[in-house]
Amino acid sequence: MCTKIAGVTEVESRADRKERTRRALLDAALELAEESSLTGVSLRQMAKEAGIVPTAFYRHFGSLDDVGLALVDESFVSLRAMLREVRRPGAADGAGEIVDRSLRILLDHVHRHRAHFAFIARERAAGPPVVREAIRHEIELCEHELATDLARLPGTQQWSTDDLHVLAGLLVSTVVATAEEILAARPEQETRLLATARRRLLMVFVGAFNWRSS
Amino acid sequence: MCTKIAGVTEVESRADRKERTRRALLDAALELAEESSLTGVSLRQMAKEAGIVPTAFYRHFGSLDDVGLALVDESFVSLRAMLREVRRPGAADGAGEIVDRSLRILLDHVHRHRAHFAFIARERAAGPPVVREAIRHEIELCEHELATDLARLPGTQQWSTDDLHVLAGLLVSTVVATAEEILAARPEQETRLLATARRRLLMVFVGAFNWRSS
DNA sequence: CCTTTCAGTGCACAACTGTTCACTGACACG
DNA sequence: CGTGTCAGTGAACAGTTGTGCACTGAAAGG
Repeated sequence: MCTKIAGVTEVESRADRKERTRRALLDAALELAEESSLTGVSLRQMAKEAGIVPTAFYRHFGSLDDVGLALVDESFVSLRAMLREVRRPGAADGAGEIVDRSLRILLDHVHRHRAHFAFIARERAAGPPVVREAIRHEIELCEHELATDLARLPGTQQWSTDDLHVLAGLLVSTVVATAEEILAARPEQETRLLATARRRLLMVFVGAFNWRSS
Repeated sequence: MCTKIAGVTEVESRADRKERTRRALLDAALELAEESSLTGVSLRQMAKEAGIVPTAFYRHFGSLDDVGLALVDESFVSLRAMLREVRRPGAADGAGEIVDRSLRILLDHVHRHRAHFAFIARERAAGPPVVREAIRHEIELCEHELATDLARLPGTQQWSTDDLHVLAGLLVSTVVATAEEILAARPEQETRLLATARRRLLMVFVGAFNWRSS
């Protein structure tokens, strides 16, 4: 395992090399799926794009579905990182500040991981059934996480768990819709879009604040 | 154009016959696209399913995109019919009654036109770019229609048009999410799902009622 | 009645698909 | 140094793909 060499660079170990072409395959899938969907990507296209012969694909994945699941995994890793960032500062400011900050973080992440976001947005609806199911499950998990998070917010102490889930679901579907809009929008429409999204979320919060009082 | 004959049945005119295989092609596309997406459907599969030889496809459509656009058209015809039904009784009852009635109509239509709903839900995200764009445009139209409709509701008289669009967008994205959930749900989950959807919409309306008062 | 139209046919083609199989050769370990 | 592992190769396979072309035959029009 002679990894180091006299010079500046390190010699690539066998495992490193393998990991690199695995990444190349994933990146190829991500890029090729951009038009249409994963189901529209052929093994051979992926292999060519990654710079290997078609049959070498099987050294890394058993099937196209496996590629899809791997992409779902890594997409949600970065998505969870985003959620953690949103949740960070414990103390609540005003609702407006929370919404603003969250939207800023969302926008940033969508830009930085555009390919991943586009991937889950697409494959959630189309895409191999296994992949669809995996994504549905992950989103449900996020929703659940958000619900337990909302329970810690001031003012929701005596809410039923059902109501917490209703609000969580509402927020998730709104954010998903917003993310999709950001993906579809041209840059110059972005500010306008965010302003609308901001008010949408605020309206939801107004609804939540006044819940059970009517 | 000798359409009638002595017996009970009418002789199928040339145009009728053409229309019938056109329908067969559209139905085939609708069914075959169910797994994965329209992009995953081949011209040959469609032709075989419709009972014609592959090359005869070109007598009806210039390309697969044309099929997609035709399906978008007829999907939104039935969707608009649904919206008209929701809107019918001018006088407003309570918000609860409006939501209940609307959800009942939605559920009914999703069941009766399941294939069409599934189609737009899928192709909205995946599907040929032209089709995606067409769907996006149609949904935007619905949103706009809903906004002008909301303007006539009591209590929104002095709302800005922007705010009307915010509420309309919120309602559309919620309903779209609900429709997708209905499509994905097993029948026994349906009642539970509708109860959640009901509260989601009510929460939005509570937010709308209390808008601009805080 | 004869003629035109045109939905549907059948064949051909080159390109592409997933998967098998035996292989090569550079790396890592003993 | 010798040896085994294994990422990547290359040829071959049986299917399927979109599309061009010359055709048939029944319905429609004059």
